[in-house]
Amino acid sequence: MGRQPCCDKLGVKKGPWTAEEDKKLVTFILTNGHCCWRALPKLAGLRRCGKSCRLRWTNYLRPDLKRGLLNETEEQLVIDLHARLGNRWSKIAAKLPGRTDNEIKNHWNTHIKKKLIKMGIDPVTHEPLHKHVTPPEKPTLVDTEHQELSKTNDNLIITSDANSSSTLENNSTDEHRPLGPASEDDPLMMSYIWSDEFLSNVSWSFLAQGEECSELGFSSTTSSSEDGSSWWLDYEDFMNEDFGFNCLNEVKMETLENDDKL
DNA sequence: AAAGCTCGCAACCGCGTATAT
DNA sequence: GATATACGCGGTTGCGAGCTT
Repeated sequence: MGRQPCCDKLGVKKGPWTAEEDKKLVTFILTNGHCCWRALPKLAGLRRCGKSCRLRWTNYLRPDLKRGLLNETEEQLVIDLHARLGNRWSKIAAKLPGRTDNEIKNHWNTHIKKKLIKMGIDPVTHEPLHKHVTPPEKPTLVDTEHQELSKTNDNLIITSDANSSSTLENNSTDEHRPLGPASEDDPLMMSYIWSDEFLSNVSWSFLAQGEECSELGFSSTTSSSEDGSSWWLDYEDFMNEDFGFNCLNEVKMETLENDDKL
């Protein structure tokens, strides 16, 4: 016989996650890690499929996620990597610390694709489109940039890995502090998750190994203070007691490993 | 002010691959 | 080795927010 089923479909909840569910998931993962997604929902007291939990964690709750739109450098990197890798979003995401494959995929489909088409570049092949494509009436700043880009080569410049990573670091400034859709599920909780207060509370000591906090897009300099969202304060305890710390390290290590593999 | 439209994002679905039995 | 299932990835969809008329 093979493995046991992922989840019994009966009684499994779907749709948007509530603040309560987020809380349960984060608390559980920080306490126990996420060795087995199948068993996680049951153990964490969630009526969700393990798959759904994994998605929610990797795309939204992971503490090392950046928030907000991709900046120009990141966007350019995505374009370069897409030219090389195609729609392998996870590989592309591995090159952009704090960004998820889903986020990059969405950004590609909603922003970059349109930009490239407007520039007369086929977003699939990265080759120039046919000449009948009408140029934009009023070239914008972005258009100008991209025209410059397409002038330099018809097939887009492939940035070297070394350059990519260095430019990324240089662009990880305060503008990438996690903005977060704080108001979406539970304004109180989400705003706290992404607040300086929370970020300092959780003792991001896993960054100490030569990592700059800014690389992940948040500040660790502010002091902690009291707050009603007491469960988040548990983060600190988890860290101190070396519980969830490992799983946070895993997240970072995964990023680095993927980086090496690519 | 309200109805309709567009856009962006979170989440789901299905498939391929890896892995446990 | 065969089989069944978990996991991860990419494509797609549905819904809410913002914009336009």
